[in-house]
Amino acid sequence: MVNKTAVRILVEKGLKVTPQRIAVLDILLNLENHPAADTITEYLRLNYPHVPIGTVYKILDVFLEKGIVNKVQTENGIIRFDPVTEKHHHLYSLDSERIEDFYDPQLNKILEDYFSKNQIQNFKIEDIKVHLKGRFTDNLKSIK
Amino acid sequence: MVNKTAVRILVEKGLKVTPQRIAVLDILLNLENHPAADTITEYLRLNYPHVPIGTVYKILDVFLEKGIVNKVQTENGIIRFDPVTEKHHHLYSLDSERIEDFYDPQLNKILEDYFSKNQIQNFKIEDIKVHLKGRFTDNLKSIK
DNA sequence: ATTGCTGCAAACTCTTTGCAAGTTC
DNA sequence: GAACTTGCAAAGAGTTTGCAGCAAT
Repeated sequence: MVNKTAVRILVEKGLKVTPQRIAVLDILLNLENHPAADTITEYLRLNYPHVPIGTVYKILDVFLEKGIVNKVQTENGIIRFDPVTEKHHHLYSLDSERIEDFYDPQLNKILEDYFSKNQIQNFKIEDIKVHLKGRFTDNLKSIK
Repeated sequence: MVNKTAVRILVEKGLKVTPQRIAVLDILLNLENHPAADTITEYLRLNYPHVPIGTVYKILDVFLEKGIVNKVQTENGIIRFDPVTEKHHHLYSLDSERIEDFYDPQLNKILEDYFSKNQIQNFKIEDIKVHLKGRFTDNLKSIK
């Protein structure tokens, strides 16, 4: 059963609609994990047992170029991916590699106001991201 | 001429004071570049022409353990290092790999107040970092 | 003298690349 | 059929590891 949202996005971006691309985008849209390339590959192999990881990287490169995904900043040298949605921030676990989305329009407003009143010398801001580092207190297993 | 601050920090942390460690710490304290391991190695080789990069990684590992440096988050899979100083944020260039420090106690206060009033479910914040992405408007060359 | 660091080299992990065969439009 | 994507394999970049010899305490 094909993910219609994924297909629509691919068409809108003028990309050829291949089963692999649909599957990767479907994974990104549903996983909410900010997966790394090898996590995506793992999931992809449930349906396409022999996809080479190189193919996944190529798909992700195209998605990056077209603005379908963004990279998530990490400090361990492993690149992770986030489907582009509305503006949000990230919660980083100090205990694991877990990274969760954090939506907060009120905070966005406060920051925009603050920085429009307090310009930074020699720097023109285009995007503000708040990284909250701490500990999750629910019981979810750490997920990569 | 030895950097006395560097030596003091090493002694305080109970580390053996070796010329290589002094030099790496000196570079970190003076460079303000948030250098990657290979940038550090480049500078180090001005004085120690044959240091292997493996030694630099080992020194940085120890510095991380002892809290002398932190890792800087990046999105290209290259780990960069920041000597631990007072709380600050980072300006990320969208045109280059340049990353600059940004100190702003007033902003810190606003954020602390905001998040003590607005707790996040299932998450205990331990550190708040603002990442400002944009363009530098001075004439400095892009530096890694 | 003991403990721990450096230097060297090999190995490992993540990511990129080249090219032939196959797919999409 | 033209243009592009996939699959495979090899290569590249950054980082980690093991161990012998050496330096700091």
